[in-house]
Amino acid sequence: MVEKQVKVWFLRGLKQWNKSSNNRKMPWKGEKDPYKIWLSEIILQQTRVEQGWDYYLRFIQTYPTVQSLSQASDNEVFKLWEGLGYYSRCRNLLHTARVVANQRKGKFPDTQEGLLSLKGIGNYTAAAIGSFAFGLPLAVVDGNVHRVLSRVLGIREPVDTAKGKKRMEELAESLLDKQNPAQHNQAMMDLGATVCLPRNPNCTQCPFSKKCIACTTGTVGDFPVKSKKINVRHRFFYYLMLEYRNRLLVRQRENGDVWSQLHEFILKETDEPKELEEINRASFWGMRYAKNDWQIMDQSEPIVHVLSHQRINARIIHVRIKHPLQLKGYTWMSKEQIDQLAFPRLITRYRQSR
DNA sequence: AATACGGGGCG
DNA sequence: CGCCCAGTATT
Repeated sequence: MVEKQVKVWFLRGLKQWNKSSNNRKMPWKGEKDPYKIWLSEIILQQTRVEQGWDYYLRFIQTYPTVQSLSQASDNEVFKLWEGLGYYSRCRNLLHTARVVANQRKGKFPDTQEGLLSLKGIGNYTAAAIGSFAFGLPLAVVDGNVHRVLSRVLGIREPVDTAKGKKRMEELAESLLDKQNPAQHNQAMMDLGATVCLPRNPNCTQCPFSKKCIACTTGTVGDFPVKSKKINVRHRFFYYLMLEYRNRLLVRQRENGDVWSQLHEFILKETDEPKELEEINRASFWGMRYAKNDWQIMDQSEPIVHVLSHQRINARIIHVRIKHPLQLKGYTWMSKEQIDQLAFPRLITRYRQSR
């Protein structure tokens, strides 16, 4: 995909930079244990290094081996993942840990094909584990690599299409230093993360500043090209923290929507905003309670919770009742039980503020 | 091929 | 406010 000469100066520049100027340090850098590499890679999918850092440390401290993780309960692991987002990663993490521990004697596959067969491992993660743990000649292609390659080589093809991604993978592979895939991949990502930044890149410190198409033409801001714009859905969530004798009614969310498998209180979703006065009434929640049996303990301000594809406008009210009820799908739980479970940030924030 | 999936940081 | 982040699975 790239000319021989290009590969020569590219690898020379990358190695030189990596040796002399790359001082990036991370807990998992240089790690060889496939389990720890896998764990770090899953945590870091679409997640900034600083955000995942402490989660990684807590996970390896709590679960030092894939066996220990495989034996943990779902709730315990989700609680440790709480706040990190993209919770299907957590579900897949558990699934794969159990597959590796129970069906593969604790050994991760050491081939690209084998790695890709595991839930939660795609092209990027397979290349990362393959190269870092097993020295396989696989080139990682993540957001950093998109940036570095599109800018240096002046690739105008959008990187967020199937074709564009394929192109990036071919380019990355053709530039891979097969003598040392692990070091090469790490250097590519480090360069993207510390020099070839999304905004205001430090081109003066870049080994490719004289060769980079984007840099030499003053167009670094134009790369990488992306074609899609995301549509944001607006939703209105009203939560009822129903309390009876120090217990709250809680349920676990199903798959197929945001926050799958996390827990929450009684939820009423509406198409439009509702007045506080309306949600204060038991009838809004489909319940019949007399005034003196429906004690409003607290009401949150409107909470705007912004996700990539959704803007959730929420409000939480806390009501104490004197006569209990049963609600299908919900369970009465003590506050101690609730503290063991993972909730959306929107809810944990509210509870911590009270 | 397009879309859903979190949460936080930054200009 | 919009973009981006060590992407993947599903439709």
